[in-house]
Order: sequence, then C-alpha cells, then structure tokens
Amino acid sequence: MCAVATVESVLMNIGEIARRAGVSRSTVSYALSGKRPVTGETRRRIQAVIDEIGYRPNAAARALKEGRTRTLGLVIPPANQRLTDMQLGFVASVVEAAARADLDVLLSPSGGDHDRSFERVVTGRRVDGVILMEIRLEDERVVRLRESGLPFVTIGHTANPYGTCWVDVDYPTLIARCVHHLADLGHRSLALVNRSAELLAIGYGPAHRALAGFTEAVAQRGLTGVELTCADDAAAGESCFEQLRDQHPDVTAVVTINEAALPGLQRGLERAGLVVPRDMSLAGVAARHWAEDFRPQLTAADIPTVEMGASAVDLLLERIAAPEAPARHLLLAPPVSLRASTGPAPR
Amino acid sequence: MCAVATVESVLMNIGEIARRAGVSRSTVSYALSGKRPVTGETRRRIQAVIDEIGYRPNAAARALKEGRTRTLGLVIPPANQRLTDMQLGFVASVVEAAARADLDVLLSPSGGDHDRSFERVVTGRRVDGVILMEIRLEDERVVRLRESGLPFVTIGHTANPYGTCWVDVDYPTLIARCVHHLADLGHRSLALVNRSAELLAIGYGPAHRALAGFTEAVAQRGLTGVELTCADDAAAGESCFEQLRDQHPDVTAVVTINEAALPGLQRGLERAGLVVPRDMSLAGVAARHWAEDFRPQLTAADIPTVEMGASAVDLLLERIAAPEAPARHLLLAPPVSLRASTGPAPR
DNA sequence: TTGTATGCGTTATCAG
DNA sequence: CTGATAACGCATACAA
Repeated sequence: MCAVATVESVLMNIGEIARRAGVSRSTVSYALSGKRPVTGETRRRIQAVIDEIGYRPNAAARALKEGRTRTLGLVIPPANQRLTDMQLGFVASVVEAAARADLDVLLSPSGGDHDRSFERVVTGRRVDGVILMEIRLEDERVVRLRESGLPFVTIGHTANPYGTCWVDVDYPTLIARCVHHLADLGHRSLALVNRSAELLAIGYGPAHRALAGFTEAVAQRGLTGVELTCADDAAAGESCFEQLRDQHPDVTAVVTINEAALPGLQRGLERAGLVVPRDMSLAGVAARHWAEDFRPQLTAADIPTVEMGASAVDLLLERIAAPEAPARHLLLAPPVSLRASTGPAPR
Repeated sequence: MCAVATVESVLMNIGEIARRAGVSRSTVSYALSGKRPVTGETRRRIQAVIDEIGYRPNAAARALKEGRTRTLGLVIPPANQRLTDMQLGFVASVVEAAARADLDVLLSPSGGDHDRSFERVVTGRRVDGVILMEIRLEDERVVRLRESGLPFVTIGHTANPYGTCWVDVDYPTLIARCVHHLADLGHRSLALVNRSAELLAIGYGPAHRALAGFTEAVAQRGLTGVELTCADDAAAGESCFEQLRDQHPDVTAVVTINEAALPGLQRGLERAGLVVPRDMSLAGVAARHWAEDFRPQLTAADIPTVEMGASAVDLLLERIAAPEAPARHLLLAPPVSLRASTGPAPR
C-alpha cells in the first residue's frame, strides 16, 4: 500500500543536515572530519540525521575546496586494440590497491587518436596523480606529465628515467635467463619472437629491452639467434611459425615476450606435426595464470602483476604526499618457473 | 642555460586568463563555451593566453556548478579474482565508447568486501550515471541504485528487470542452440559445465539462465544431460573432467559458459588420450578472440562485447538525458560460429 | 558585445 | 565547544 518513493528529490547537502540537526554547517563538517572536538550529544544527533537520509559529502565540492580529488588516473592503451593479459593484470591490481586506500581510479585510454582523454586527466585537475603504462623509450606522455607538475608513476621506464618514479620488470635479464636455460638444455639455435614491428618502431620499451637481452645472451653463449617481430594475435603467431619453418629450420627453441602470439605459434607447430617440447622448446615472459593455462604449461618468468600494480600505487601515494622527495623506482626480476614447454634439444 | 621550470606553480583559473587577456571572467567563460557571441578580436586574445599557459577549466568547479561530472561509473567485479576475457571486453568497450563521447570512466570494484567504493560512486555525486556488470537475479546493487535515483544501465539483467535499462545476451537461447547443434551431430549424452557453485548459489544470472536453457533443450531433444559446476580456473576444469570421466563416461559432448575452465578440461582430455572433437565435442559461449585462440578453435556463440559495451553507454546517455523516459533494453542472440571443436558423436 | 554579481557544497578562519 | 563567513573556480542571470 505504501508507494516506493524515489529519494531522488530530497536535497542532501551539509546545510540540510545542519538544519535538521539544529546546528551550523561547520559543526556538521567537523563532526564528520573529526578535525575539532564535538560534544557527544551533538555528534549523535548529527549522525542520526545523516544515517536517516543517507547523506554523503559532494565529491566535487570537496575536491574544489580541498584541492584534491581522492582519485588516481590510470592511462591505458587504446581499448580498441585488445589488452594483453599482463596489461589487464596491471589494471586490476592498480584498481584493487587504490580501493584499499579508499581512492577511485579514473581510466584514460590514450595513445590512439583521442588524447583528449589524456589531456582532460592531466590538465583538468581531475586526479591527484597518474599511473602510466606501456611506456616507450622516448615517451611524450612522460614529458607532458613531467612539465605539468602532476605526480605520476610509470609501469615500465623510459630510456632516461632519472627523476621519475617507476616500476618495471627487468626484461633483458629475464630473456637472458630464458636463453641460458635453453642453452643449458643443449639448444644451439634460438629464435626471439618479439612484439610487433610497429611497437618496435615507436620505441616500445619491453620490445627493445627483450631484443637487447636476447642478443647479448646469445652472443655470450656462442649461439645463433634470429629475431622475429609478430603482431599480438594468434593469426600472426601462426604466420610467424611458417616463417620460422621456412627460413630458419635449424631453430629448436623459441623465447618470447609476446603471449598473444603463442596460441597461433602452437597451432602452427601442431599442424606441422611437431610436439612441444620434444621438437621445439618454448619459453617466455608472461602472467602466471596465462603460463599455467597454456598447453603445455609454459616455462616462463612470471610477471608479478599484482605486486607491480600495488607498488605503483604505493609509489604514487608517496609522491603525492612528498612531491619533492627523490624519485624511487623498482626493477623486478622474477625467476623463470620451469614448466612443461622446455626440454632437451632434439637429436 | 635556460633552466626547465615546472609550470606547476603558476595559477591557472579563469580569472587569471581574464586578467592576462584584459577582459572579464565571464567573457572568457563564454568564449570557451560559445554560449554567447564574442568578438573575433577578444576571442583571439583570450585563445592566445589559453594556449600560452595551457589553461583548462577545473573539472571539480565545473562539476559543482553544472551539477554533472562528465564521468560515468563502471562497477566491476572485485579485481582480486581474475576477470574473465568477456568481462574485460566489456570494460574496454565501455571505456572506448565513453571516450568517444568525451566522457571519463570511474572504475569501482564491488561485490567483495569494499563496497565503500560502490557507495562513494553512488552517493557522492561523482558520476552522472553508472554501468553495472555481473548482475545477479536478485541484485542489491540494482535496488540500491534504483532508490538512489542515479541513472544506470546493467550489462546482464535481474529476474525482474522491468523499469531498468539493460543489455544482455540471451543465454538460454545460445545454450539451446549449442545443444541442438550437438544433437544434430548425433550426440545423445551431454554435459553442461557451468560457472562455480558459489556463483550459482548467489543467483548469478548467466549461470541460472544457461542451466535453464540447457535443461529445456536437452528435454526437448530427448537427450540425457548432466550439469556440473566448476570454478573459473584451469585446475577446476581439470578436476571437472575427472569427475565427468568417472561418473558420466557416456557423455560425448560438453557445452559451457565457463571459458576459464576450458584449458583445464582440455588438459584433462589430452592426458586421458582423448582428442577433440573425435572423442569429445566442445561448444560454448565466449568472446571471439578467446574462441579463436583456443586449440582446437572453439565452436561458440561469440559474445559481441564491443557492441554490448557501446550499447550500454548509449542507453545510459539516453537515460541521463531523459530519466523519465521508458526503460529500454537489448537482448542479443549472436549465432553459434562453427569451428573445429565439435564433430559427429563417436561410434 | 561585454562586465558584475551570485551561488553550487565544502572546508577553514575567525569570532564568540 | 560552536556559529557565522569567506574562499575554492566556474557558469550564468542580469545589468549595461
């Protein structure tokens, strides 16, 4: 019999609470923030009103007054191209870590055509700090952020990261470890399946660093190594395998940072009647779940996405609290987890 | 010789622009919004100043004044549990569609312990509208949003969705189509690998609707069907296969909405020396990329995540513009793409 | 075509 | 311990 009224129309500002509780606005404000003592009785009356009409302070007004938004910006790659499992791990862990600190996360797809979103975030004072991912060796967004004075942390690092906060994985070392592991197994001819030629061309950090680590480790062990670039999808992985088979038939092991290409690579192998790791070993750098879901389970350096995302948030909060403090960074080199995709070299 | 100064300290409000351009604040405001004519000369002078010091209006102040934030809220499942490929597809496409409309997206992980984030979004007037995903048949967040008066759209729908805007995939129909496809291939005994028992217990919509569609289609075709619940990971998928093999050895085809379980299921099959689709057919509902990356490529109803995310944003924008208009919804039933994981029943 | 004054909802400063 | 009042930066109704 009782119609359900939408609470929509009742106005809920701090003045209304004050009116209903019979106190002044500032008293309500202080009762909420606890920044100055309020009598138990008044506090109780205020709390009762707040609970009754479900008041919460207006975020925009508070942001305007306080000069901070309690929001972090997270700049992600343009969403039209599928995000890799690793990138998704970062997004999830950043959101999670931010939520633990009672901070919200504003997503900004950037790098594509709409850098309007990025500009809004940087210059509209919409966030207290920014986390940037998918860093290039020379990254104009880093330049932009640096000159904006907005605190920021990057997941990945530029060629000259001095003075910026960042957290990254040590790709050269990880790739080198994979190479050494394969060399120890007797492989003499290795291929690196890198990310796409486009990414390499625009100076995408992990692609360049993986190549550097591969080249050096291969030379160090006196192996022959070939480098292939490959787009982030199964079809590209498949044609990458064809290329390998046609032009480098002596290759017995592949190391990669391109997880998205692996299903296609594996499909190519299967079609050619080759079995992993009997005929070809596979090793790489990937998120743990991804490596474990792969068939056979992938020998890989497992990227600690959760830890990296959480660290990025921690670093950013430090930087927001003390913008002038010296920039810190974190370079992780997780061990290579031996699974089922690597074995002794054939013959 | 010229030190690189951070632009940080220069104040950049509309008054400062006005002062430097020698006009009043309102003129600057109108020059920006174009809501009243401004002489070409003054406009040019103002624009010059703006370009010079890189001014952009303060989002908080604008939100406070206008009563809208130009931001959409996106409520995602708690990020500690890995998001499925489908869920990620929604996030990406919503962000993309919002960016096209010059809107930002605020992420709110909810459903776990911290519903503080959800409450902030709902009641702090931080967003103009909300997109909710992972809907249960009875969903308290929907109730909460409805009584808050904040415009919202759900991806998925409750048992009684009347009066709410939503977009969803027709799970009963899709699962039924899979069943019919398998029945046509001669399979007589089918299994449904559902999402986890926990999700089913809390009334997760897709799990219940998939079950309903399966049960009905199986009955209609006079088949025998068993239903298994399975957590969202490879290990669970593997033990799910063991269970199938032990307790239901007559099953020759599996239909599933649990993409995350499939790698494990497939690993179990392999270990038992069974080949898909020769010994066992697999069909399901999944994101297209996921189905194509699977080995063998998965016969599946491909969820149009991009279209769904974009539609959710469209519906939400409509609803924000006209909150009293009748609620619209979209129920999609994409066709089953025949790939390599289904074949004639064995023997 | 432009300038002035007001209020959005908070928090902080100053009186009491 | 509490109340009035002034900002925060912007958009707009009103006046010129």
